[in-house]
Order: sequence, then C-alpha cells, then structure tokens
Amino acid sequence: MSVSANSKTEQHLTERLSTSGFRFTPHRQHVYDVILNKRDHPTAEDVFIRTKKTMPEISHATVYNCLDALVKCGLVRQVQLERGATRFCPNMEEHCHYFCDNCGEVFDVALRTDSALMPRPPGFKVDHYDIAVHGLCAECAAKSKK
Amino acid sequence: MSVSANSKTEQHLTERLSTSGFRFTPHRQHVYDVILNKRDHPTAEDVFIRTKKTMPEISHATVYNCLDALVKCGLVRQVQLERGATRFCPNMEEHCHYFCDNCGEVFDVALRTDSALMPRPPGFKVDHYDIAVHGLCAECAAKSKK
DNA sequence: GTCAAGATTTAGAATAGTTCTAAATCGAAG
DNA sequence: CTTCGATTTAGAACTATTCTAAATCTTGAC
Repeated sequence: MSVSANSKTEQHLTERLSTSGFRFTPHRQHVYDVILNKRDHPTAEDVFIRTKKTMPEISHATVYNCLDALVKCGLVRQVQLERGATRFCPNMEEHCHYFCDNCGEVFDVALRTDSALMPRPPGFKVDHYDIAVHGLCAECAAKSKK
Repeated sequence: MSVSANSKTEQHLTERLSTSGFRFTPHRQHVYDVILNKRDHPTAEDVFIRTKKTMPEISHATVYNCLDALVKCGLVRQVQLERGATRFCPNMEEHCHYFCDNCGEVFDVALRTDSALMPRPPGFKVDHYDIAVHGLCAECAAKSKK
C-alpha cells in the first residue's frame, strides 16, 4: 500500500478539488496521501518532509498551497492546538481533539452532542466547530504523580 | 478609570501570582490591566502596543513573559483561532469563541453543557476546554448574500 | 494539433510571531 | 547591606508562513 493505492480516494479527491475550482495535480494527490497515511496531526513542515520521500522536488510553498486547497475543498481540517505550527487532520467527522500539554500527543474523539443546539450570537452562520481539550494523557498523568 | 483603578483586582493579581511562584511587578499589572480594559482578544503585539501607552519602556520579551505568567497563574487564557498570532482572553468562565472567518470578530458565549460528561480517552486528565466556532457573523453573513 | 490564458509550481526573499541570550536591574531574605 | 534568584532589556535568532517573479503545465478555443 502506497501512494495512490486507492483509486476510489483519488476519484473523490479529483471531484472535491474540481467542485471548488481547483485542478487535480500529482502534488495535491501526494500531499493528501501523506495526510491520510499517517494520521498523527502533522504540521505543514511534517507534511513537507514526508511528501519529499515520494516526490523529492516538491517545494515548501507548494505544500502550503496544496494544504490550503485541501482545506478549502473540505478534505482536510486545520487544527490549532498550541502557539506555533498549525496541524492538519483528514478526519472530517465532527470530533474533538484531546491534546496532551506534556507530550503533545493528540487523540480524536467523536462528538456525540448535537452542536447545532449550542447557543450562538444572533445571526451567526456556523461553518464548523473546533474543539480542543487540553490536559494530560494517561501516561503523562501517571508520571506526573510520582 | 485607568491603570490600577481597582485595588481589589490588584489584590487578586498579587495573590494569584504568588501562589504560582511569581512576583507581583508593575509590568505584570499593566499588562493585566490592558487585557481587562479592552476585551477584544488581542494578540501579544496588540497588548505590547497598548501597554506601551502607559509604560513606554516595556519590551517585547517582557510582554510575552508577563502573558505567560498570567496564563500560568490562571488569570488569562490563550486562544488559537487562526494560523498566526495567539490571542489572549481574561474571561476565565467556561465559554466558547464564535469567530467570524471574514472580519475576524470574536464573540464569547457562555457554555451551558456539562463538559465533564463528554467522552474522553481513558485516563486523560482534563485541564481545560478550548471551543471555537468558525463561521460568519451576522453582518458578514448578510453581506455575503448580496 | 497549436496557441493563448490562466493555474500551478519553484527557489528564494520577505515578513510575522515567538523564543533565546547575556547583561543589567530589582527585591526579598538573611 | 549583601547575596541570590527573579525580572527586564535590546536585540539576535529562530520558526512558521506568505510573497514574488519566473518557469512550467493544462485546458479550451480555434
């Protein structure tokens, strides 16, 4: 299993790109594959390094461009968990991020509550929810007690 | 009404700082006052500019240091809403941020749901919730229809 | 097929946001 | 009043992101 192993995914990518006015390109495909293959909420820099493995000539700016295109066409989410680099996540289900402030690990947890019921400022048109829970993962919580 | 108008607040600040092992300093007081006085979720740079008005000699690094101290002693929250600068918020109630992706305005809305009931990874020790809702504010939503 | 127009990619420069460093200063405890 | 650690400073350094101009590629019109 490697780049473009899944032609269904590729189909989907092409479709989503074009409905948002973007072209399908090999660069966008590789970047998307990288994000799908290791879902550890990589930064743009991480994605750059990983994409270089199968596509050594790709440039920094292109990775940002591809990531922005993927975000705009709804295949990838941006996640801001700390000061510093933005991370990227291909899980488009409603879910929240449990973030360990000590070791930096991120856990996805599906959202059960009906977020549409949350009170909101009058007239506000919701696009998406961005829920982060900060704290310590089980491992770090155990260590910090010692 | 100006810097240190409220001695109760100052008392509170001194207390909170010292229980976290920090000293009370005029710089920290000014920075905290700036954040309390205009609650528009300023960036560190905004805080720097505003603090300079009453304390022209303050340096960039000190603003970051003061903000970090205030965050560590639980008087101020960091908020990550977009790529780029972190914002700061003195509202320590459980609340979420409605963020207009078009004009950048931020609205605080108190949280009603009991977040303690949310499912979480086993063993995860929650420190705080960070809930952002992206979309368009009433004004921008109206404009975008035209 | 050929060409023009527009989209994409590139390297590298530029900018923004944050952290680091070493020296100077301050303040509390003895 | 001395000492030690905390705080502050200016500015350098570093990290993350965006911009720029030129080159390349794709698509659609002919």
